[in-house]
This record gives sequence, structure tokens and C-alpha cells, in this order.
Amino acid sequence: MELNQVSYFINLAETLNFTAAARLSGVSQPSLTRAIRRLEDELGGPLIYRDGKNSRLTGLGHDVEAEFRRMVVAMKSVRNHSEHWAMGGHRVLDVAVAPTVGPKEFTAFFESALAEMPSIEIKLHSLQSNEDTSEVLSGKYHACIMPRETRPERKLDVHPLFRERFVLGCSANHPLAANEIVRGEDLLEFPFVDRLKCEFRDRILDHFARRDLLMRPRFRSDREDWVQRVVADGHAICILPERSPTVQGLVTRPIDGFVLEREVVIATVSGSTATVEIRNIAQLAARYEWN
Amino acid sequence: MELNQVSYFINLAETLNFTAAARLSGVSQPSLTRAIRRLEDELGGPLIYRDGKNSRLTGLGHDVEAEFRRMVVAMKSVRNHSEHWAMGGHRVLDVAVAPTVGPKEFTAFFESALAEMPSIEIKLHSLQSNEDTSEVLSGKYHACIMPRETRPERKLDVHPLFRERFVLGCSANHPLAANEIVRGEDLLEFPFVDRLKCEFRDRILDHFARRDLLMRPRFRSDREDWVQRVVADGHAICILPERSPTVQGLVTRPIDGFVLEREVVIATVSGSTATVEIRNIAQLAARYEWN
DNA sequence: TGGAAACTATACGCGCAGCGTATTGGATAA
DNA sequence: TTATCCAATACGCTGCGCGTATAGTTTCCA
Repeated sequence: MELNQVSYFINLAETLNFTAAARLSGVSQPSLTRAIRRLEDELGGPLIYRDGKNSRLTGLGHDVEAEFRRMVVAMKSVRNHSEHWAMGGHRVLDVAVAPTVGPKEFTAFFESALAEMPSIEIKLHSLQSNEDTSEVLSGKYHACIMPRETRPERKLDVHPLFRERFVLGCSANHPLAANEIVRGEDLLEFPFVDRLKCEFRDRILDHFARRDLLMRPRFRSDREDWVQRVVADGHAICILPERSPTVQGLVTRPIDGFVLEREVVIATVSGSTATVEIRNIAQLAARYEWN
Repeated sequence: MELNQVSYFINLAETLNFTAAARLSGVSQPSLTRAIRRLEDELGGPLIYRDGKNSRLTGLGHDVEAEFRRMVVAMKSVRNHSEHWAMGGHRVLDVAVAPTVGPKEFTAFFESALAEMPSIEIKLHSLQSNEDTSEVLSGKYHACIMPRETRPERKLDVHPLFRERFVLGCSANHPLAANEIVRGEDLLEFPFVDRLKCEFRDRILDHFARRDLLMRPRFRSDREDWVQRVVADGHAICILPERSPTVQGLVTRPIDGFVLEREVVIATVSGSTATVEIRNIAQLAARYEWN
């Protein structure tokens, strides 16, 4: 199957006339006829009843037309996207943020950045679970805000922003919330929610596994707010960074003997590849008072 | 653009390795390399950032991959018209939720579903911005919870769950929060945040444009929590569904003369292609008291 | 640190897929 | 009948995309 066959057939379905469809498609009538014939051979059945001026699409023909139209729509979208990216005035800074990094500390920073650089817009993206700093190198994003990666990347400028611990999250009415500090082994008594999007998920699970604390979650999600709603409703508990945005009804407690920490950084392409705007925002972030 | 380029690129996007993608595609490595190069020439920009084992798709590459996948889906529907493959009995139900649909109403439902069907696990996914109900048909998800799409899809069972209006979101201290109902033209005086992930974004902007209310956001994001933090801090206002999960400090107000509404539905594959578990959860959802 | 391995790009020649021109065969209308 | 419209066939040609071979880089590993 070829793409020209697709457009040929759509034109044929519209005109129900091989000659006219050929003219529409910008090819000779025999070419179009042969292309349709090949299509029919490949699909194993006729697409159109040939009957002079009373030609009609077959049942299969109708279904094929519908699917072909979808393909054409997708193809046009591809062209739209390419124009969008080609023309893309890079006045817009695409900034990606790791899912577990919350807005709390950043809104004020972005306010000041917008104030200092009046000519730019900031477009915030959520970093998907399969993405990392390489997306900056590939040009998908101009900057990345995320926990520091273990392996350093030479081609990136990485500015540290602040550090934070991991803590227990539970409902305000939860028994564990009664104490200011929680003991690690007490967590076992309660169902646990798995935050799939957490970059430290493996290290957290590992941390407990090493103490023979096996946590077996039945509910897992990559949607932070869903996880938190389950927790806030008292159905389960979870582990999350202390500065994470939390829904109403969810409280956090430090865990005794649990020392996992992370550093949040901003990563941009280094050196001359970066535009002025990108370098500016990286510098602003590095100089900012994150307290 | 040719169809072999489409499948070549999809294989490349999966492997991020020209040699492996060529083997997958059943052609030689130079052929695939040239095909991708032609594609990039045609689209006017790079699709993949070439860096040995750290190769990554560019932004354009990601967009193109998504559209190409739709084309492949359409092509497969053409071929598999008469035959549908039976899905294996899944014990894990993959449920995708649109980003703007919040957990508030659903945690209790999933609790009851888990109680009624003890043999299953539920795995919740966030529906990406480039995905829609076709991901259900393709088998990636077993069910989709999302606003009703304008164009109906025959092959899907779509059960309505509840309806909700769009309302204003602003800080509790915001001047607009003083009144129980807000007038549309008053919104103009305040900076506006663009919720990129909102399926109704275009309709909302259109709604205001038609009344000569031009909203010019300088801050846009697909991270719901970030948008809400900006709003809760009083830096801006936004439009959001009334049942959306909201962060602390953000309040909602109905807007006078603003009648945009959406219906949240659950979509599953229809008929015999669906397993018992899928049909069960769709029925449970349809029968549930969403009030 | 140097050599092997992995990976992508270029060079070059070839085969055939699909094209156009010309033509035939059938159906329909006047 | 003749004129007209339409699809299919015949046939030669061109170019596109393919494979083989190889060069140019980067990464890996000892």
C-alpha cells in the first residue's frame, strides 16, 4: 500500500469517475486505474463497482475511504506540526518540569523572570516519565527543572536550585498523623500507593526492601493528584518530597531514620548553542533566592 | 512522503537506533538512514537528535511520531476489517484519564470497583495530549475517562458519567472572589493563565473572542498544578471545570453568561472485543451514583 | 590509552515500480 | 449508424529506493 494510492482512492470515492479522479490527482487515467487495481489486489476485494456513470463504492470501499481520510488528516497534521516548528519564533521558552516538582517555589520566580525579560513567553511542560535531560539536547525543551540526575551530562549547564527530603504523606485523620515523627516500621500496617512518576521510586522501594519492609501496592498511578486524593481520603499512605504540592486534607510527616534527599536543578544546553533567552533564564534561576 | 518512511520512522522512534530500526523494518541501515533524511528534508527540520546511544527525538519528531502512529492505526483497521483479534484476559485494567479530570469523584468509585472485582488490579494512566479514544481501540488502554469528544466513535461504548460547567478560578483574596457570581467583562482586567491541556481551550478562547474579550496570556502550561499555584497566589486567573481538583487557596466562581459545559464519559471498546472485566467496569461506572 | 565495537553517513550501481503515451474495447446517447 | 464517454491494456522509459561496500565518529572496555 502506498500513499499515492490513498489519495487516488479518496479522489475516486469523491468523483466515482476514474478519469476525473486522475485529473484531480494530477496523474494519467491509466496510472490511477492501475493504482486502484493494485489496492484491490492487496486488500483482496473490489473497492468500487465499475458501471459506467453509475459506479458505486462497495461496502469495503466505504470503510476504506473512512480510514484513508483519517490517514490524510494525520498527514496534514504532520505538515502543520512541521510548519509550526520551522517557523517557531523562539520567543517562547519551552520549560519542562519533572512531575514531582511542585509549583510552590516557582511561581514567584517565573513572575520575576517574566518581569525581567519582557519580550518572552514561558510555556511550561510536564516532563514525561520516559524523558530526561536529553530532551533538552534534542531541542524539544529549552530548559528542564528536575531532580539532579546521577550521571552528569557534559553538554548541559546544570544549576542547583534547592534540596529537599522525602517524607510520609497521609490523611490528616490518619493514625500516623498523630505523631510529629513517624517510625519506618509503622508504615507497613497501612496500604501503600505507588507513585509511578517518582524519579526516586526504585530507591524508595529499595530502601524499604533492605529493611525487610515489603510494600505491596494494589493501586498505582502516574497521576500525582489522583494518588494524593486516595491518600487524603485515608485509603492509603505514600512517600513524597516535602515541598511537593499537596491537596487539601493531606499532611506530611518526616520518617525516623529515612534520609533520602534530592536536589532540584535547572538544566539548559551549555555554551553557544543556547540563545540569549535561555542563558538569561538559567542565570536568573541560579541567582534566585530559593530559601 | 511515503508509507515506508512512516513505518521506518516509527521503528526508529522506538529504538532510537538506525541500525536496529533498519533490522526491524527489514531493510538495510543506509536505506533507512536515507529515508529518514528525505523525511527531514521534506518537513524542513530534524526529527531526531543524533548522538550515538543517547539519540533522542526532537519536539517535531515526537509530534510526527504521534501522527504517524495514527496513520498506522488507520492502515491496520483497513487490513483487519473483518477480523478482530481477541484480547487476552487481563488481570490489570489500564484506565486512562484525561488530564483535566480530577480524582475527587473517582477514588470512591475505584474503591468500590476493586471491592466488587477482587481479581483485578487497576492501573491509572494520564492521557497524554497527543492521545485520544483511538488509544482504546489500539488496545493501549482498556478504558478512557475523558470529556465527550465531538465526533462520535462507533466502535466504542461511551457511557456518560456526569456533566459540569466551566467556572472562574482565582485566589481567595482576589477582588473577583468577593462576589458569588462574576461578570464576563470583569475578567479582562486581570492576567489570564492558559491551561494548555484543556480539551476545551479553543472553545473557551473562542467564546471570549466572539465578545471582543481578547485574553492574552503570557504564562501557559500543561501542568495543572502549576497553573493553579499561579492562580492561587493571586498572580492571575483561569477558567476550569467546576469539579476539577483545586489546590489550597484557589476558589471558583460561576461566570455570568458563560454557559460552556462538558460531559465526562467512560469509553471502552464495544461488543465482543471487550473482555468481561472491561465490560464490568464500564457497567459499574455507568450505574454509579456520581451526584 | 589504544584498539575493538557500535553507529551513522556517503558512494555507486542496479532493478523494478509506477508513470505517460498510444490504443483498444464497451457502453451509452443522439 | 456515428459520436462520445469511460475503463482497461500494451509498451517503453525514467527515477526512486534498494543493497553492498566503505568511510568517518563516537563509545566501550580492557
